Amino acid sequence: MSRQKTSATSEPDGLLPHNTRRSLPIALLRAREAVMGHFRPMLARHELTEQQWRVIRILAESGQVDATEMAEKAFILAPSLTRIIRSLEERGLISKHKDADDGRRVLLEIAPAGMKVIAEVGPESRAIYATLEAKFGKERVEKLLDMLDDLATLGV
Amino acid sequence: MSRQKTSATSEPDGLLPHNTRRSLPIALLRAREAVMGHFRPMLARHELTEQQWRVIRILAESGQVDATEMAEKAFILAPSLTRIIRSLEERGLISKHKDADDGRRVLLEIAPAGMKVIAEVGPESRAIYATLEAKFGKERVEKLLDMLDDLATLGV
DNA sequence: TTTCATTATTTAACATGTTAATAATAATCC
DNA sequence: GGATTATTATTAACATGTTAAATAATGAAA
Repeated sequence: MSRQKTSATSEPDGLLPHNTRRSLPIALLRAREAVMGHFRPMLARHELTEQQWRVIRILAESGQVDATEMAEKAFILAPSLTRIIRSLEERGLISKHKDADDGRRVLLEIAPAGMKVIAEVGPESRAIYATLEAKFGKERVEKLLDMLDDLATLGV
Repeated sequence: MSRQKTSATSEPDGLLPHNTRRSLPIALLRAREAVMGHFRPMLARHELTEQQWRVIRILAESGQVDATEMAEKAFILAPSLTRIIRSLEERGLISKHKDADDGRRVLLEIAPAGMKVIAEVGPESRAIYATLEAKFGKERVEKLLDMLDDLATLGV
């Protein structure tokens, strides 16, 4: 009956996890990798990681932002963010200072060198995204974004 | 005009990257995180990372598999896989030996202790997935998987 | 105002992601 | 058959992911 299994096994199906190729976690991972594969080489030419670019970009979008807010927007865990901030500050792309009203908070701001990066990388990034969107279809991208958002907020 | 911007900026929109909240890379990341958030605590109770579980699972699905094939199926880069294999072998969950026909290749096989893990974790994993699928809708999961696969194979 | 709980960030420790380089074996070419 | 090239896996070096614990500052309660 032309079963589509990838390979034979000696175990009955009932004892096995469902097929790995049709599982959401791996499918999401693959899709994300495919998308980032288009951006990464360009970012690498500018000596930026994906996460560093997200941080700079959000500072350009939102102005001054504290670390907690940044962690939420960029979807980066606090310990990673600490390291990324240190690195970006050492490179002079962002500036960091304590909040005067709340000594626990760290406020982040983009530096002139960071704005220069935005000016250089931004157009390239948008061009890549536009190409991707055109290939996949703008409405399908919208539909996909909606579904992904639903999935992400299932429990909320 | 009720602009929906998250916060004010002094820069004109044209110079900014498009809004971070509606970008595929972050949306895929968020969705994946939300999904894995359901599995990770359970896997942690069995002292397994997500990646280790994928490797064991694929060996249970596919029997003997070489490292290259495993890297493709589990979507894990070779250097990570090397470390994961070492760890799983030290824990006795898998066995590893050189291919007699091709001395470069490493063949992987699940060990009895690994089968025990499959028997313990498999049902829990399937239960979590089933709940997720029920919440999100089986057809929508299928549609999402199709779209993700399309996205992942855009350039192919 | 001293104490206690809470919140924001950092550090620690380990696992994985990422790219480049290396070592070992196979395959190809002359 | 010997040099060259390609393939497979590992190692190296650095960045990020992940959880837990430590620090530091704030806010609330006693």
